[in-house]
Amino acid sequence: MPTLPDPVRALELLSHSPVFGGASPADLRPLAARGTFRTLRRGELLFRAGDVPETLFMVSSGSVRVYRVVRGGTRELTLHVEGPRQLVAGVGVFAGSDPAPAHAVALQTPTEVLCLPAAAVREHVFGTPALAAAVIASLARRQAELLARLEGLVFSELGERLAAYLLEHAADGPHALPTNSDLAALLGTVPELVSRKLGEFYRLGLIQLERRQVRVLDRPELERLAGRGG
Amino acid sequence: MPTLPDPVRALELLSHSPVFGGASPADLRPLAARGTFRTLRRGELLFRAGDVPETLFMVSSGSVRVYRVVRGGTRELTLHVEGPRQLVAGVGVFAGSDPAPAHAVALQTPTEVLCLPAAAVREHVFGTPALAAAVIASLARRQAELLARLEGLVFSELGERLAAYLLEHAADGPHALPTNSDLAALLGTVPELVSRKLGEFYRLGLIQLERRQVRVLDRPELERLAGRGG
DNA sequence: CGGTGAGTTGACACCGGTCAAAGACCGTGG
DNA sequence: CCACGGTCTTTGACCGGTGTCAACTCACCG
Repeated sequence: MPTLPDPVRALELLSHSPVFGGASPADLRPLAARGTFRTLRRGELLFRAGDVPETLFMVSSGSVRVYRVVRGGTRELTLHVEGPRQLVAGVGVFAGSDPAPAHAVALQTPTEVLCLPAAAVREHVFGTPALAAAVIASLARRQAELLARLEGLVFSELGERLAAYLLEHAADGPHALPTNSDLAALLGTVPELVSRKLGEFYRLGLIQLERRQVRVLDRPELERLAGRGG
Repeated sequence: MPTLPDPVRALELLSHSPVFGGASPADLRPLAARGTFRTLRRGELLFRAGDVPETLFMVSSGSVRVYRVVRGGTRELTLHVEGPRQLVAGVGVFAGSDPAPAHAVALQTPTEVLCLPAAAVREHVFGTPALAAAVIASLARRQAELLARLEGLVFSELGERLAAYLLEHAADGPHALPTNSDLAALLGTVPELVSRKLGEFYRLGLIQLERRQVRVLDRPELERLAGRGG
């Protein structure tokens, strides 16, 4: 149970978030007043693809994975994983009444999210220039990320994508790998291939692997593989 | 040469566009006053990837292809083709000062675009709730399209993508195919494979091909191929 | 009539996906 | 403490789609 009332915590969260941080507390207060917190356990769904998005979420603690299910349910593609102070469902809420294009699920127990009613958010964001600017910039940036993602998935090979992942997440210090299934969903492939590639990198002496803890050994070579490969 | 002064034509164009059409003329007039028109010939570049986006474009006549060059310049991926009343460079302008992620080139002679200074657009859009709402909705929708595109490129086979293209562009009446290179850039593959697949569809009696004019013969079968293909 | 560019076609290599089997790991409950 | 079951991981064999290279045809044009 929170020690402070929701609106106070909501304001605190919003005003320290990258999207809304630039706005003044006065602008954020009415929005925070409409917010409620919700706690999820690992695996609990926040929303499903096809739902009409009626809530904007901001992660308070834990993390949320946003993903699509494709190929008749046989494959998943993780779009992004959001940590504290990040928005979830931003697109859906602002795209109008289109159904949400993705599922969202909590990755940790507990994961706490701030829920903001979509209608209130829209009304308030559109009417406040600073908020409108922040939201637009955030959407635009997200779109650029998505584009880079698309390019990687379509035009680079699995080895390049895995090398890029390792550099991003295990560059300094050891890193606990997610399951091969989760990695596969992130990299757009299947668990078997993740296993093979990891083994290959290990045999080449590029990484150290010990009980799902990975450490980069040969960073220049990994960068060569990730970067100008092909 | 236009018979009307630019601001008048600009207002006319803006107020009939899907993005800004919902706004009142009073809201649009200051924006239109800052607009200038520019005429391009086929193949002329509107901007390049890496440029800092200082202008928002709206196509007035003709069409503009937005694309990325990948794999060290050996491959192109067409992101979208925009016709009259559609925005180009929307993301770049609103994403902040990040460099543009794509190239844009005119597809026809002549192609006329309305050029709006980015700073003026931002200031005006953020300060006008109706415009902010429209822009956000437009960005969000574009992002959803991009997502669908990503999914198709990653998880469906060339045959499915080509069938989908044919259904979209040649469903009613004949359609002049672009060159195989252009089609390849659109479908995320190479000209040779486009040629093969088109030949295959022709031999199967799904389409009629005559001097680059294509006509759909067996629509149900194409829909089957494009849709729930395994 | 030669030249250029686009389109077509064949041979081939390789990556990635699938299926199946076996091994490693981790919890629970006896 | 050990046995058990489930999940995850690893590995092998195999197949099909896609990309590449090269040769050839065709249309168009000077």
